[in-house]
Amino acid sequence: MQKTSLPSRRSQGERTDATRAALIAAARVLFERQGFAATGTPEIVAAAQVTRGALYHHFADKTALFHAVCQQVAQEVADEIERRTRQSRKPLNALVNGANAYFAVMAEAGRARLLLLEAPAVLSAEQLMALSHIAGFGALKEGLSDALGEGSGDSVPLHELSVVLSAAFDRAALAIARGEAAGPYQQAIRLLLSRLIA
Amino acid sequence: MQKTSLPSRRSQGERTDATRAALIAAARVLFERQGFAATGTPEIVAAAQVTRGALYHHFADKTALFHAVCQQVAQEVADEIERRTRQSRKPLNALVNGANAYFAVMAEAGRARLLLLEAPAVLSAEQLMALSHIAGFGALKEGLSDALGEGSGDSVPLHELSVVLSAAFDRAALAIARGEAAGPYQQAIRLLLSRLIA
DNA sequence: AATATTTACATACAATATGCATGTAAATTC
DNA sequence: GAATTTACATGCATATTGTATGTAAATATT
Repeated sequence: MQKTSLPSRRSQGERTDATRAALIAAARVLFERQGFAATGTPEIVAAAQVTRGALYHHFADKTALFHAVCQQVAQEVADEIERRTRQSRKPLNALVNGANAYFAVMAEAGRARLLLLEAPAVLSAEQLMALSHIAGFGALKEGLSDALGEGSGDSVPLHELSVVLSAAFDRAALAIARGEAAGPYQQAIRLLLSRLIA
Repeated sequence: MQKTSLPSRRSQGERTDATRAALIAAARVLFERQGFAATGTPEIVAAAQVTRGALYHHFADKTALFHAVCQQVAQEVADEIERRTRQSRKPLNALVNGANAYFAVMAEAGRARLLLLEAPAVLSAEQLMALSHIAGFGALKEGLSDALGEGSGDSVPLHELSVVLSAAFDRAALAIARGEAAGPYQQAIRLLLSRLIA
């Protein structure tokens, strides 16, 4: 309710949010299309209609911006998977459906490239682990635990099995995102999971 | 047997081989240690005791040199695996032993980083496929085919299954190379393979 | 054998990109 | 209302990539 100055109306918080959002949105498109290395900060700020000064004010460096983009995309992926896979009674089905949802969601735009090709090379191992934890790794681990039954106890290295399986999912997602037929990969994953659980 | 000039003795072929080898050797160490992006061509040529002119005479660009390095490393990996896994009667054992050999071989120096983290981001999909074909993908596919029996026929998407499994191997190899305990991953892979084949 | 041509570089240069340092106006705080 | 912090804008110093140009040695040609 302040009637002070006309030229400026927005609070600092609003400005910050707007600029950061513009930068992340612009960078996302470019990173998805061209990759991290091939996208320069001048190009990003031009697309975001901001200056490089703003970029380096809000982000420590180019990789920090990249990280922010990855977090946003990973969150989207997680949300869409969650929405697509609410039901599913039997644990095997839950896993298979989750995998297929993952494939579908990752196939859009440059998500696969961003999260599965670029991010591992650009980000640290910790940052990557945090990302995959956002985007469904936790769910996979739980699903596996349910499916294998607590009976397996310690005889099964649950964590490592989850890691290794999520890598398998990732490669399938990447192949599908690149245009290969989804069917055979879905079959392969289903086979792998069903044999593992049976 | 020519007695012509003293200052120059080496043939062009010898010169070429020597410089290329020096460049690849120097670049390899640096790429393994620091990654592709963090290694500049000035640093490489300094280590190789050559000039940038020589580099750009023999390689189209920095990524071409990187590709050459990857091919060399992939070949080494393949050779070492082959040496470590000559016997092995039963198909399941062949697969498991192959996987363990792969883990051991990839754990050295920066091989995992180079081939599993950097290469996918830097090289094209085709180049990558060729690399993994060098470094054991073919063997995996054959091993799987043997183990599953020809009986499975077309009901099993052999190629896709191999792709997806090799991704699982890769992630395990990466984790082990990073210092995680090998045991649980070996267990996980063994479990996955044994259930799949049984 | 003398000459023409290609090869294997060395050097210099042009184009960019990154991150930081400095400056400023608006928003907050005191 | 003054002091201070915030959110930028601008310019700069440095480094890197790929290319263009020049040259001496090796090889091919006649």
